[in-house]
Amino acid sequence: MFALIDCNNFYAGCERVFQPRLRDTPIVVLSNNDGCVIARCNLAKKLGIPMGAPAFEFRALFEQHQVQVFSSNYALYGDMSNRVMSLLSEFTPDMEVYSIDEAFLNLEGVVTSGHYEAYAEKIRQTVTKGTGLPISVGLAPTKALSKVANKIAKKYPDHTGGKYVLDSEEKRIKALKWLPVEDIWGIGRRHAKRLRLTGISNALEFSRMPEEWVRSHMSVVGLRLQKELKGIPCFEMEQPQPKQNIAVTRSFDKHNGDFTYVRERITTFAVTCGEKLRQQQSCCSSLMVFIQTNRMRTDLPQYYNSLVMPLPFPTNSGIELARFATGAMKQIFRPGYQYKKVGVIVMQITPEHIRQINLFENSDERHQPLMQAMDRINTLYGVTRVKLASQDPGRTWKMRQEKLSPCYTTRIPDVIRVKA
DNA sequence: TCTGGGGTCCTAGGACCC
DNA sequence: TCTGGGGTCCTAGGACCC
Repeated sequence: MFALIDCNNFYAGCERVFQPRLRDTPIVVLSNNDGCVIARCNLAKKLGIPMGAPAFEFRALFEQHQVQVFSSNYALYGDMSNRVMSLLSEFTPDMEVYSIDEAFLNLEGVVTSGHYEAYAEKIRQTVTKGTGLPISVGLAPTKALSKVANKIAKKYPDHTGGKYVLDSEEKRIKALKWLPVEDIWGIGRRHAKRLRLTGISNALEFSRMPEEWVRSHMSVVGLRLQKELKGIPCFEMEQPQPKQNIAVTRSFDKHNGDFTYVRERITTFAVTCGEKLRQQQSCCSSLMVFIQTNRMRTDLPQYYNSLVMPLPFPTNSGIELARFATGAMKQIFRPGYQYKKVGVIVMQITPEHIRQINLFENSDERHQPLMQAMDRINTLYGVTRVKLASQDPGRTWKMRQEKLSPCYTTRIPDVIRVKA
């Protein structure tokens, strides 16, 4: 038996924990630069605010219904996520953190049948009491079915009490019949549309399609999913692996055509890639830089370009990455365009301790202790205290975050004071 | 004025090898 | 007229997830 635990409207939930007076107020959380809606509480969903809604287009609606708007506060969400995962890890030795707000628990050998319902309830109460966040719990014999069970628990909280155990053939059939094809985990827009055209409208019908059709149109990925929905486990519990690609990309607050400005951004993103590489004890052997104008502004001249640069040696030094990245950027930068978004992606990632040495040119050994020292200092102070001179010396860069909530759990001055 | 950021896996086809 | 058989590696594109 697998359990899928999912926090309800996670980002909105995190904001609400520390402002309980907003319990009956619609809440939305915006993306970086306060651009789009990326999270909504149930009340906000009911108002018809779609996922990804551009904030400026919905400003009037927000005001009309007194929607509370928040800039995203990843320090808060990340810390709350750690707390949830830490509580969940007590319930099984085999847990998979699937995303910031979701985890699979393998309950094999942990709970005997007949006690599932009670165990699910205990999980739910523990997390809610420990964090203040509402969660939904779904139990089923495969991961894909536990996703379905979780959906039912979330959709009918009054009826299910936020938990659902899918443990019989009868329940499986009923649940799959209920689930529209586009809501199946692993079936996206394209496949859903195609399935609809083929006359398939729910998960039960999908699960009964000929395997040859699924195989030829949806590859082995679709086939595995189909089996999972039939109750045959194909997805295993997974343990965290080092990332194969690491990307740091941002949109600018305002578009900008200045070479120096763009170069500074690329430098800083390359340095951040280096930090992320060192965190997982990896080096990279190639990197890609891209620059892009504002695609939404079709009235302005458009330009996109990217360049993959193979590195002469594997490295995770911020200095070296910045040098190569700015070198790549210089080749694709064209004056006369207003750039809106740039990014650095590092690829061909290998473990730090296995370095292929180049005959002629190698990573500067002195960078290793230097980067270690920089990481230590920046971790200690929780912000970037030490950086390269080529990074934002005048601190010109800032993200638009007009509605940022306090870092209640990670910053001492932001901790809530409770009156005696 | 203002439209996010970060990942994974699979397949087909081309280029190459013997 | 007729042109083998069996591989690997890489990349772009498509599909999906949160």
